Amino acid sequence: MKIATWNINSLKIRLPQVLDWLAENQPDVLCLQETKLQDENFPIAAIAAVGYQTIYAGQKAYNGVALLSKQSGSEIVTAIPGLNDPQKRVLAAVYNDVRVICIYVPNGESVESEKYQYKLKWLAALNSWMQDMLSKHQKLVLLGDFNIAPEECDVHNPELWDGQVLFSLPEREAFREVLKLGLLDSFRLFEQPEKSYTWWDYRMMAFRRNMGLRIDHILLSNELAKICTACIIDKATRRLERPSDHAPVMVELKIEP
DNA sequence: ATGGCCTTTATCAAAGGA
Repeated sequence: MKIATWNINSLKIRLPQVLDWLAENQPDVLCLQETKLQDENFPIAAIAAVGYQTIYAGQKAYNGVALLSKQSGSEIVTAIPGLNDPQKRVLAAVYNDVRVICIYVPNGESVESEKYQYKLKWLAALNSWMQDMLSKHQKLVLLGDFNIAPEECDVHNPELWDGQVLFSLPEREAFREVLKLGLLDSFRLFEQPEKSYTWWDYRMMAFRRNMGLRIDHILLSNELAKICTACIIDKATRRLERPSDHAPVMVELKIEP
């Protein structure tokens, strides 16, 4: 079973790339963030034509998440319980007995910003929710755009990013608190190339210079970590015409889909 | 190095992203 995440920064622009990527990689579930589409505009038919079902939670212009899958999902959840958040940043469903939770964590703008406080509050609510979810699901995947680079090795220039949003200590601590609930960073279960990132700024020729951050993650419950055979970042998408600024991340689990 | 890009919208300027 293959499960992937990709912040596509507008599904309208990136739909052909998503269709190609599905055909090429054949994930069982692909989680998308920043679809930036209202539900009535979701391209269900084009995605169905390549063999995928869809669940989506969108809004106009901003945010928006979706789950594309070969089999249909059940037990759909579209918000963090108890967090009164009008922004569409969460979508969860169960596939093949695996609880899949797709998230788009708020960016936070800057550590002085009100949006940063919203980010921390959002992460605290996520933590409570995950505590509850982990008590109910042995097989659980929490994945998406976390907008947090957890460790120094996840940042091209830790001195430059020190204290900045995406790498500030409070948000990294919030990330660690989620791991402490009983989740593992699938990417670090395996030997990986040095300077592996999932996001590169559109400016400054950041991709060509590999000035990136690893902010998109796939976290696995212990039971799934034990049967995880690979976690890869597909950098190739960042070289396409009009790329998303994020690359997809995918895990392979030893479960028959 | 401190800004350069990309996407969206009650568009041709501003906001948001990261």
